[in-house]
This record gives sequence, structure tokens and C-alpha cells, in this order.
Amino acid sequence: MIETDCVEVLDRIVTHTQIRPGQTVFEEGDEAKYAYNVSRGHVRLFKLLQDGRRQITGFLAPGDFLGLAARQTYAYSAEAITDADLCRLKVGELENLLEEMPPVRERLYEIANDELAAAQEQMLCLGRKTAKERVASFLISQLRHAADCGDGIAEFELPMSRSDIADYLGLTIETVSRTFTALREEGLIELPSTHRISIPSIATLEASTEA
Amino acid sequence: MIETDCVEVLDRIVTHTQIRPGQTVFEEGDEAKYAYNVSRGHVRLFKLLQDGRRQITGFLAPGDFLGLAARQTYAYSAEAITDADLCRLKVGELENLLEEMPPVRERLYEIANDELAAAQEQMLCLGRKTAKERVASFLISQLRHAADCGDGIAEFELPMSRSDIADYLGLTIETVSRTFTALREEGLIELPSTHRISIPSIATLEASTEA
DNA sequence: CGTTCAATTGAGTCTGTTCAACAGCGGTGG
DNA sequence: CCACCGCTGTTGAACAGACTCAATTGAACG
Repeated sequence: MIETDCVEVLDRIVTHTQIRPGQTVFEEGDEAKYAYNVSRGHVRLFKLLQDGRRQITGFLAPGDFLGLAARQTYAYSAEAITDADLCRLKVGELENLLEEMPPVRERLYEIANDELAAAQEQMLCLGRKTAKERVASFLISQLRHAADCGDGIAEFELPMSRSDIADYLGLTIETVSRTFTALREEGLIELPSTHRISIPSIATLEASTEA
Repeated sequence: MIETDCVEVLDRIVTHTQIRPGQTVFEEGDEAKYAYNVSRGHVRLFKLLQDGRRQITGFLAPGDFLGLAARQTYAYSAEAITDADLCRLKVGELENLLEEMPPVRERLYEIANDELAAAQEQMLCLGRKTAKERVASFLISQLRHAADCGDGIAEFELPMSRSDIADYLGLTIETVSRTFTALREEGLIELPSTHRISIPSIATLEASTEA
């Protein structure tokens, strides 16, 4: 892990910030002065249309980066979903770091490519999948993301609201809610509480993510 | 331009290939042995669901790269839309090139980030825009892409079929066709021929890409 | 225990789809 | 030269999945 190698260098140049649910990290169009890493909590990334329609382009969990795009301005807005801790780093410092440690750029390139692959998968979801398939795909990807972060069991927390899920999947709150209910009635998921999901058979749910 | 600096090095290690409309460059899941650059013609990138539903994730014009993702396998399929010439380069050779010329990696990083920004814009389109807004957005982006390639006037060629446009915008052929007709009847576009678009007022069309 | 906000459920509507027919155009061959 | 064919694109009519608007339930908190 390159991240671990850099911990000492990083500690000298990063600052830690705490934010509350709903609080803005940065907004689309802001000058991109800082890059961030999520150390605790969850963050949503999104774009807005003038009339307020919102598309969430991604959810971040601890360990994820944001603001790495290396452009003049941020291409999307970022807000905390839960209480969150962020590491903040001036992009200028990041550039210096890249000079000193070329492998870091390689790692950034990998991260960008992973995000790109995820974005393409999401395009497939938004453009060609039904409501049920979108929700199933979302749950499977959230499960995988949660599993990476530790527990291997098929029960996990959904930190975001139905509204966030809707704006991520290109649906309405009502459709998301109805689809959760339908999946529960079909026995594909269980809902111990509103923000907690249990998946009896991952393979069965996965089968309903397409075709 | 870094590309220009590298021309001599590249000439030693690339091979040129020609492909015909509809011909496959590579398929999703194939081992990613080669990276490509489009030197002539147009290419579509897409993902398929098992039942045949297709999402086109991007169109490539001369100068664009494909297969740079640096993963084990390709994340999407690529087919020629028109007759096309491609430069092909072994990914191993590309790695060597990156060792010799670090700025190239920087450039690749930029390209990946541009693609990422485009993908996020497309998510907004697919998730939250109406059919009319999607088509208008598509035409504006194609115009910009064409304008980069030379002529600054607001008339250009659409090399792809209505079916390709539909699968790019998450619509059906019929809806795309009807929307073109509607835009024409509103005076927002002109259609000198099926694959040729003229935009009397870019600002007016742009206004109908949202809200 | 009441307030508030999120989530669920219900009823009716609408945008975009599906299914079907038709038009345009280029290529082929009689 | 023109009739025929195949393919792409357009148009029409009926349908459906998701949306909108509205009411209800549920959970968290003072």
C-alpha cells in the first residue's frame, strides 16, 4: 500500500476537518484548492440542474478520495451524509508530493480508472435498467463496498436517505420505497430497519440486477 | 503537446490497422493487451446486458484514445461506426514508454479525468434529463467536439445511427427520431440530411439542455 | 406525548415505450 | 432505365413503468 508509505509525509501537510450531516465540503465550480480523503463517515457527490434536479454521481466511504480531478474547478459538489472526518491537502502540496514520489501518480491513475469504470457501470444502470434492476444493482454494490470495509456477512447499513438513493438511481423517492417493498415481499431482501439491509441470497439478488 | 514529442518513439512500436463499419476492436472482458488511438473514423464504446440491452458509454473521433484503462481486461466493447484507422500499441510497450517519459503518465491522468468528468455529465443526462434535454445536450456536445476538430460553424455530421444515439441517451430509436422532428419544428435545429445537423442559434439550443 | 421529518402507500397522470405501418434511399439486376 | 429489395428512419396508436400529488404511517426527539 502506497498510502501507508506516505503516512509520515502526509501528516506534515494535511489538516483534519470535521463536518456535520448536510454540510458542504465544496461546490461544483469552486476553485479546486484542496484534495480530501474521507477518514470517517459518508459523503455524497452530485451535480445540480438549474431547476434543482439533482444527480448523485457517487457515495464515498472511509478511505475514499475526493477532489483529485486536477482541474481548475471541481466538477461536482460534495456534502456530508453523516458526521464525517476529512483529511485535507492543498493541491499544490499534492503536486510536490507527486514529484517526490512518482508511484503516487500511478496510484492516482488507478483510482481515476476505477472511478471511470464505476461511472460506466452506472451509465448502464441509468440508461438501460428498470427500477428494480437499479435498486438491486445498488444494493449489491453497496454490499461489496461494505464487505471491503470488514464484515463478510450479507447485512449492512445504508447511511444515505431514500432521497439520496433516488437521486443516485435516477428515480423518485416513492419508486425507491415501492421497489424496496417489492424486493422484500419477493424475499430478495430483508429490512431490519429503514437503513439496514439484509440479503438472504446474494446470488439470487444478483440475478435480478439484469435480464 | 506531449503527443507530438513522442511521435518518433511511437512510430517504432505502433502498428496501424483498418476496420470497417460494425467491426469489433475488442470486447468487454477481453484481456487488455493493446491500447489504441483513432487516427481516422469514428468508434463507439458500449456495455451490454445479457438480454441484449446496450448502453453506449462514448463515441470516439480522430485523436481519441481507447483501451488505456490499465486493467486486466477491457471494461467495455469497442466497434467501428465508420471506416476507421487505428494505431495499436502493446500495453507493455506503453508501460516502458511511461518509465522513459513520465510526463506521458501525467497526460494519461488528465485524459482519464476528462473522461471521468464527461461520464459524470452523462450520468446527469441519463438520470435526470428529459428526452428533449438529452438530445439537445448530445447535439451541443457533438457540436463542440466537431468544432474542436476544425470548422467553427454550427453545422456538422453525425456519423452514428439513430440507434446508436438512442443507446447513448438511454432512449429508443423512435423517441430520438420524434425528438429530432420536434426540435426541427421548433426551429431549434435544421436537418439538411439524416446525418447532418445545422444549429441556427447555439445559445437557444443550449438553453433547452436543461430547466 | 406532541411535533417533525422521513418513509410508505395509494390513485391518477404522463412521458417515453412498444408494436406496427409507411417512407426514403442506395444498391442490384433484369 | 427502372423495378425490386433491404435497411434506416419516420410517424401513428395503444400501452406501461415510473412520476406526481396526496394521505398515512413510523421513528426520533424534545
